[in-house]
Amino acid sequence: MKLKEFARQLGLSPTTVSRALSGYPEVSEKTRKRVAEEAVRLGYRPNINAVRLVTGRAGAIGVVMGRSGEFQFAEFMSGMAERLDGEDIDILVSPTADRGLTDEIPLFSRLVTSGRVDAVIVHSPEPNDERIAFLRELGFPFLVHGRSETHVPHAWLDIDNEGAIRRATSHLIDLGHKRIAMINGRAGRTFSLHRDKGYRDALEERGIPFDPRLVAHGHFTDELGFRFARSFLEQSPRPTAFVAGSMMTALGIYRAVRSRGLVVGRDISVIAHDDVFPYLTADNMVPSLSATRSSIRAAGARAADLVLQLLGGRVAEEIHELWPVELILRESTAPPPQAEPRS
Amino acid sequence: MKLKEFARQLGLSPTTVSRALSGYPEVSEKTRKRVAEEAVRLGYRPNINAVRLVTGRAGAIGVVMGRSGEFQFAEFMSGMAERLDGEDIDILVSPTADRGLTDEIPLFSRLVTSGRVDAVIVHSPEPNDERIAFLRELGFPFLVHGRSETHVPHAWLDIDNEGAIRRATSHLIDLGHKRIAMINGRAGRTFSLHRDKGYRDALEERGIPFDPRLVAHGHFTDELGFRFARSFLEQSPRPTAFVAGSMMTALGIYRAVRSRGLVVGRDISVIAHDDVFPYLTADNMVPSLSATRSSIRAAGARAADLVLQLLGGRVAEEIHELWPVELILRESTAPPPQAEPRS
DNA sequence: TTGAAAGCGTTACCAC
DNA sequence: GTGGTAACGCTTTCAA
Repeated sequence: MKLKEFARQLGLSPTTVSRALSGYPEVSEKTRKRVAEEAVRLGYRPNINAVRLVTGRAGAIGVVMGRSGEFQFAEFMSGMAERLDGEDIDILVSPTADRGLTDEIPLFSRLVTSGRVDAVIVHSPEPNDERIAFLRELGFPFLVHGRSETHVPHAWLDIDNEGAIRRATSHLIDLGHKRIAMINGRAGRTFSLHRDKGYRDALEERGIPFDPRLVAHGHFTDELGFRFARSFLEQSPRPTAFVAGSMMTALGIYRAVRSRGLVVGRDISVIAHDDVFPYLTADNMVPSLSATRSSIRAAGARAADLVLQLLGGRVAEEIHELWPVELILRESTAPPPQAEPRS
Repeated sequence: MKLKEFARQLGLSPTTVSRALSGYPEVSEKTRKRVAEEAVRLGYRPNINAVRLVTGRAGAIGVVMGRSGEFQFAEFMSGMAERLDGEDIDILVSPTADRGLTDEIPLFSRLVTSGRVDAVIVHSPEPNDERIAFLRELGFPFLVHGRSETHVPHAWLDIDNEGAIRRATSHLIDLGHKRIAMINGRAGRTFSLHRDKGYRDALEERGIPFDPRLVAHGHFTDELGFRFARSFLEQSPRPTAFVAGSMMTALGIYRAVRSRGLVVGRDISVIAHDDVFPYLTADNMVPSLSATRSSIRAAGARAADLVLQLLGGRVAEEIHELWPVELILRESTAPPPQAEPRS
């Protein structure tokens, strides 16, 4: 049913009906109520594309989904969905074959200039991220999930990766570990760099020399966790502790440790970053996994919230949110064999 | 830049430009080429919302994302994105608080009647699924990922869950197992029912009595895998093999087995269904996990493809695709202790 | 408080 | 092969 037809049935003008439905103040309470009820009864709903054309609003927030199918993505989006429930704003996922960040530029370009979305979210930026410069140039609203080092002003939301990994590493040092390996995320991304820094700073603080042979970068998969851990464990002396970038990485490390006849939480300590997934919980691992923890679902919900604020007129440069990360100690971290805790 | 302005710069009418860009045959090759080049050079792109209004097409496929944040979801969507890359069709994720299937009806209603999407995908149906009846009633294009038992004609794509689990169970029986536990998916969903049937049929075929105390249903989480497995292992006699609904479930089972001092692939056999995730591979588990396997990413890509066909005019009732499932035997399945293989 | 009418930026139908 | 013009369904001035 169209507005015209609906209005005629109510004996009102399209104008009044439109105003009533959009909550304009000048419509009498009585009229508004009647219009609202009849809309439900007769099943009238404005054609979204007509509304969009005339208002210029798209009613959607865009995200670019790469081929890599990162498992954190769904959880973040689910958080967004939670916040957006009832807002009449959708999430538009732009397909891509995902070759690299530069290849995302045309995608954002298409998303933006075709008027499909009101704002976009940029994930996993690099320190000098082209996408940020591009979107800012266009004057298009966007929120960065993560951080860059660009001077281009922009809104961002991030967790304190550096602090989290610094604390995790310090804790291992407190326990007496000296050879601590780190299996980090994809090279070049700011969050990986921040974690690298947290790791190195913690070592330096305690006078433990940094050994590049104990650091690896890559996607968050159990496969890489396993392979890197295996190769680290072949070193002599071998590391006595691991810092892992993700739960999946930790799974791989657990397996690698066991496959060498060693025991996690006794021979080898493991601490990982946990984004909190409903289907994979650190507490249930055997031994339970010590972790730095921050809910990526909550981040998604907050991201949606901030985008809404951005669209409401809040200026981008004042939206900078850095979330602290919890450190949760469980059974997977312990003093190294034949060593006493230092402090 | 608007069409009108762009056309003027080219010295052409908006009509011709529009036709040239949309690939209509009556435009001269020379004109078309020039228009295409200039569009890129001057950065003209049609306003998608105006196009949508006038054509009635939305340029998007809708999916409803629940709060549960199932980990398979991202991989399926990533497959869709892969197929949709370059098609100028987006994926629209409709936020929901996800209380149950019935609650999805208003969401689909909103999606459909507001003209946001051209088609929708319905996930994890029940045998008598309201959503299917509703969408068919509306005459709206949709594809079901999974199966129902409704007589309402509709397009669907599913994997052979029943056959997969029948073969998996039969294999365990071939190895000599008699007490085989099954940790299945959410109760009430057709795929779970099909798996139940495959399991029961395999037992019945070999004259092994069905024991309801060996079957559990629930979300695919490591938590439930662990808890159910623990409780099954407390039975006496305890099961010697497990059939698991997902990789996450299998992780939980592995832990439960180990926590009892037992060894997977020796004391206890495990076989799971693997949707194939880049970040968690059955082959890397220790011991490597025997699995029924079917790529959910491929299903997503094919689903997008079928929706495109649907939109191209192919009738829904002739789109019925049932995919076979591979059975891949690895180290986690072996004869039970103190028993010889039967065949 | 309500209504008439002018757009919003395209596409598609008719002419030419 | 190209161009004028009427839709598409709504919101939003401007008038009453």
